[in-house]
Amino acid sequence: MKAAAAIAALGALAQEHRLAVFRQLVQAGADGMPAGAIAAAIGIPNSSLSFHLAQLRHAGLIAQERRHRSLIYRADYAAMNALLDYLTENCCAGSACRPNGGALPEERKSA
Amino acid sequence: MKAAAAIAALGALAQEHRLAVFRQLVQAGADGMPAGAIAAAIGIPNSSLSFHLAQLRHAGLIAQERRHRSLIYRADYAAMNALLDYLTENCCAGSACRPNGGALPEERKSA
DNA sequence: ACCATATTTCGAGGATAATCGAATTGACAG
DNA sequence: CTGTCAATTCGATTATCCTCGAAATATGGT
Repeated sequence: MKAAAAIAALGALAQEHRLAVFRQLVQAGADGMPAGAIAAAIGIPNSSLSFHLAQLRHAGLIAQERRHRSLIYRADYAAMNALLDYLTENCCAGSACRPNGGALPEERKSA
Repeated sequence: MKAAAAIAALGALAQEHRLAVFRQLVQAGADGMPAGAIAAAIGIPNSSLSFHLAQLRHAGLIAQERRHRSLIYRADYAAMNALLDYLTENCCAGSACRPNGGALPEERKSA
């Protein structure tokens, strides 16, 4: 994952409604949810939701699929995982940020 | 970690210069760096850096300490860790977001 | 073709963020 | 107390984000 993609993903998640949307989609799992159901679940107007869905989609965090009359949205777990990896590797490289995670506390990466 | 704190941290990191500053501070380790050295390292004016340092500090991601005439900045690893935990727990609850991380793929937390 | 439903795009508003030079504060030496 | 260096705050400017009603688009049923 490149820095620009990480910044886009972080920026997409750094918003109350978008974080709520993403969490909702993660909870919904592989089946995803239609836009209307998301709007109802988190309680914002359709037009506002549509704006946020576009942001999340542009950041690569969610995927869209048409199903009959509805557009189904789904969380992209791989993208989220890539972001977490980026944060542990690039932000916590070689330090004790994660006890057990991507960065090794005792053995530095290479430099 | 509460949602509001996570949003603040995500927002703080979702900016090219601030991400660069934070990475610089993580690399610097426990000794930290004075503001001037950070500005020189990432190549932005002092006044702009000061703005970004305030944002990072307000988000709880870095700490400040005076040392003689300089202000030393240090990355707060615990805060970063809390953010990562929040993302794995609340964003990927019960799903396969992380192969091995905070969320258990087969065994749900409790609910 | 027509109507109903689902969602997006448009447009205008107010709010917040980023930038950077200039002026200010804080700390120390002489 | 004066000078100097480090860093911040101020002020003005520009850009971007968020919101949401109204209008437009897409899909499917009758």
